Amino acid sequence: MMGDGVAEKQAEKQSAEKPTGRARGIDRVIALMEHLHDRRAPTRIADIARDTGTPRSTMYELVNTLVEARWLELRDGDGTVYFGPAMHYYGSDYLDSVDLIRKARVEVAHIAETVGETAQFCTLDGDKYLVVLNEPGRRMFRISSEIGIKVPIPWTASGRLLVDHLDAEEIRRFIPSEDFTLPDGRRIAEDEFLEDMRRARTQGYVRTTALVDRFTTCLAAPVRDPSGRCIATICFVVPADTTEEAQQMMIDTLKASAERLSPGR
Amino acid sequence: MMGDGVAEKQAEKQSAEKPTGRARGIDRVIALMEHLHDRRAPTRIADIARDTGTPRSTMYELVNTLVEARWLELRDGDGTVYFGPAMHYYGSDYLDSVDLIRKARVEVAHIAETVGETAQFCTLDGDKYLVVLNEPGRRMFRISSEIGIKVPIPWTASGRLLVDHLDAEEIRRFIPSEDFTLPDGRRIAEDEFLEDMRRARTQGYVRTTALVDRFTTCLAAPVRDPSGRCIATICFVVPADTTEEAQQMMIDTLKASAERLSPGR
DNA sequence: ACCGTTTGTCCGAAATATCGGACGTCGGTC
DNA sequence: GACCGACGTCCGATATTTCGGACAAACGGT
Repeated sequence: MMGDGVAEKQAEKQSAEKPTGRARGIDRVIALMEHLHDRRAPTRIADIARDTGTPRSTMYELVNTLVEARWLELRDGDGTVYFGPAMHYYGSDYLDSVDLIRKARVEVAHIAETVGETAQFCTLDGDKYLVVLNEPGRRMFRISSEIGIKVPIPWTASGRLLVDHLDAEEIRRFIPSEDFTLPDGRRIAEDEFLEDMRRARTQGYVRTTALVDRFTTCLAAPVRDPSGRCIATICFVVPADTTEEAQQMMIDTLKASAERLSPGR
Repeated sequence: MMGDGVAEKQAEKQSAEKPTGRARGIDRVIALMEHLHDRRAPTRIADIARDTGTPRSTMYELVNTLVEARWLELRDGDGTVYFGPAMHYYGSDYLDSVDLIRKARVEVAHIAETVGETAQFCTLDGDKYLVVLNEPGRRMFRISSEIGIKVPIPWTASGRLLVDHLDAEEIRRFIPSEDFTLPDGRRIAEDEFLEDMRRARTQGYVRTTALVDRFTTCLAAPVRDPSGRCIATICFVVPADTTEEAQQMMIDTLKASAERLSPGR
C-alpha cells in the first residue's frame, strides 16, 4: 500500500518530469508536501530530496523558505521536517468554508462523544474512498486517523453506499478491478458487492465485518442530496465483538445524523 | 517576536522585494495563501493579484497549478478561489503530529460536548494570542472560529495566564503598548492587567467579561509544563449572563482538563 | 445596441531561480 | 587515527519561469 504510493510517485517522476531535470519551485513544493502526507512522519530533508527526485540543494533552499512561512516545522532537533501550524490554519479555513463539512463536524463530534466510538465522515475522491473527518471516540487503541488517505471503494462499508447510483455495468467501469482485492489477498466477488449494495439501499445502512481488518466492524449510513444520490456517508468503526444491541443503537444514531446532513430537508 | 514577524514581512515587501518586480513562484504562493487566510473568504483571482502585488498573468498561472494540486478550489462558478481539501489533509497531519495538540483535541471536544458551550485551546504565537482549537458548542449563534487569527494578549482571558511567568517589567517589554487598547478604544491599565494576572495565579483560572465584546464572558485555565510555566490554555466562551453557578461548574471542568493536559504530572 | 470594465489566455524577452558539484563538519566505525 | 557517509552551505552558469502587455470574450450598466 505504501510501497505502491512510493512506486507511483517515482513513476510520475520518470514520465511527467523526465523531459527536463529542471522544475519550478512550486512543483517541487507540491511534491514535497505530498510526500510528507504519504509518509505521515517527520522526514529528513535529504530523504525527501531523494524520494521526490529533487536536487538536494534545491530542497534545502525550499525547506528553509517553507519553515519561515510556518508551512513546515523542524522537528526533534534531528534534521527532520513535518507540516507546520500554517497548514492547520488553512485547513480549518477550508473546513469552515464548505457547508456540508461544517455541519458534518458537529454531527461526527456529537455521535463520537455520546456513543464513545470512532466516528467518521467520508466521501469519494475520484474512484477512491476518502475519510474527510475522523473523531477518535473514547477507546485508547487504534487511532486510525486516515484523513486524506485514499482507499479502494470495495474495502469499505461506506463504499457500498457511495456508488449507490451506479448499475452493475457502471460499477465495473468505475471501480478498478484490482480494488476488489483486499490487503490480505482475498478477492471480493462482484455479485457479492452488488448484493451488499442492494441490501444497503433497502435497509438504509451498511454493515461490514472483518473486511480490511479481522477485528473491526464498520457501520455506515448515507447522506443524500435532494435527488437521492449518496454524496457522503457517516459511519462508526467498532470492534467486531460489539453486541448486536449496541450496534442497532449506533445504526439508529447514524441514520438520524445522516438524515440531518442530507441537504434540502 | 511575531509582531516583528509581521512588521518584518511588510518591511520585506518594501525593501527586499521592491528592488525587483520579480519574485519566486513559491513566495507568491505564500503571499497568496496568507492573503486568503486574512480575508477568510473565497476571493477573485484578479483581486488577490492586486492585493498581493503579483502580476495578473503570474497569479493565474499559479492558481491553476494549485487548483490542480487541490491546494485551492474554484468556488461557486464565479471566478473565486479558496482553500482546497489538501490543506485539510496536511493540517490534520500537523495536528496529529503534535502530542499536546492531539490530546487537547480530545479534551476540547469532550468539554464542548458535555457542557454545550464553545471551548477553545490557545497558545502564544510570538507576542500575540492564538486560537489553536475551537469547538463550537451547542449554541447556534456566534461561530467564532478564529483559528489561526492572532489577537493582542490583553484582549483575552487566556492571555493573563500565558504571560504568567513574566514580571511587570518583562510584560511591558514583551507586549506592545498598543495592544492594551481594546477594539472599542478603551485602554486596559497595566496595573489592572498585572492584578488580573496575580489573582489568576492564585485562583488557578481567569474570568473576563465584556472585554472585546460586551456580551461575552471568557473562562480560562492554564496548561503548565513541569516547570510550572503556562504553555497553553483551555477555555470556554459563554454569554455574560450565564449563572454564577454554571460558571463555577465550567471552571472546575476547565481546571480538570487543563490538569490532564499538563505534561509530566 | 453601445461602450467601459473585467476575465482569462497567450506570447516573447530577460532577469533569475534552480541545479550540480565542491567544500567543510560532524559522528560513527574499523 | 584514518576512513566513510551524511549533513548543510555556498557558488557560478544557464535553462527556465516570471513578467508585461496585447488580445478576445464575457459581462453589465445605460
